[in-house]
Amino acid sequence: MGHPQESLTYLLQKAAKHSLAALEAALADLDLSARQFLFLALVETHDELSQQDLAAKLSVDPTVVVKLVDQLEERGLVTRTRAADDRRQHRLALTKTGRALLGDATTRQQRAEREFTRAIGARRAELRTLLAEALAQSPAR
Amino acid sequence: MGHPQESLTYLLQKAAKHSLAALEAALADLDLSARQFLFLALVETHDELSQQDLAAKLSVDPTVVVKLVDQLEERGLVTRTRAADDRRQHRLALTKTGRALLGDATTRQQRAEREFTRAIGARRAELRTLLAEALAQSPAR
DNA sequence: TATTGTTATACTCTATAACTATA
DNA sequence: TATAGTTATAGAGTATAACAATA
Repeated sequence: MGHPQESLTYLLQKAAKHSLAALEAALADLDLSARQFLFLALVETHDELSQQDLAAKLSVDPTVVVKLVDQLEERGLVTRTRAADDRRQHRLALTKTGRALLGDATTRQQRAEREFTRAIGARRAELRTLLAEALAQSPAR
Repeated sequence: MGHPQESLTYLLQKAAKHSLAALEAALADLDLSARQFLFLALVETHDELSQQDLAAKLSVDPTVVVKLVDQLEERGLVTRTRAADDRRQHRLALTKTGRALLGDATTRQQRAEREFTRAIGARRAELRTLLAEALAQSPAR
């Protein structure tokens, strides 16, 4: 280590920023922000979670999720339904349009990530693994 | 891949956020933000760069650097000097106090990063390498 | 009483444009 | 004319607190 500017925080910040910018660019044609895309993807595989659960999973404030869902619902990509077992909670689900758009977006995302990790080639899988493992120990994963 | 929520962008965003929070906490006693720390570290090893060069290196707006330097100069941690060869530019340098604080902060940072990467142990070096290599291909590193 | 989602508001961070001094 | 740094302002993103519905 030695040189603090090679710190993990520094590298992670920069990598996250550039990776986000690349994803934004890749999704621009679909009029979908990176955050909206990642949220759609989360909803697809976790339609059993409440909005607060999703907020915790994303490490963002619950009020952020409210606005995200507002946007996506207005575009007809997701639906809100009261949960049967606890009518305070909402259950989110993708519409047919939402699923189609997510599929299209996913293709673009994968292309953007391969490009972003071009320099490390196949070791991108190792990068994913290391990040996931490090995060798994953190609270509220 | 398959599951978009395992995308690199998603993992990098979360890892960056948590790593930043951990660093902020580790530096709180010193009344130093993570960004101030990373900037001090950058100045120490790059006192030949202009503020705009530093801004590019950090991938932030030049006006952000102005405010950062304002804060650090007011605390007596860095100095601004007009460059001899081009008097429009500033050259930044750490004061004795700045170097001492940076040393203290670096110790805390290293401890925080070891803790953050506890789950991956010695493979944290590999993580650093992968991030650095992926970033090296990006523009304006 | 506590919790989910919502709203309104305040706060922070960042970007934009205009200015100065140097080139 | 163009560039480095600065300033003031606007904009985006986020957090905080108060509220209604439900538990």
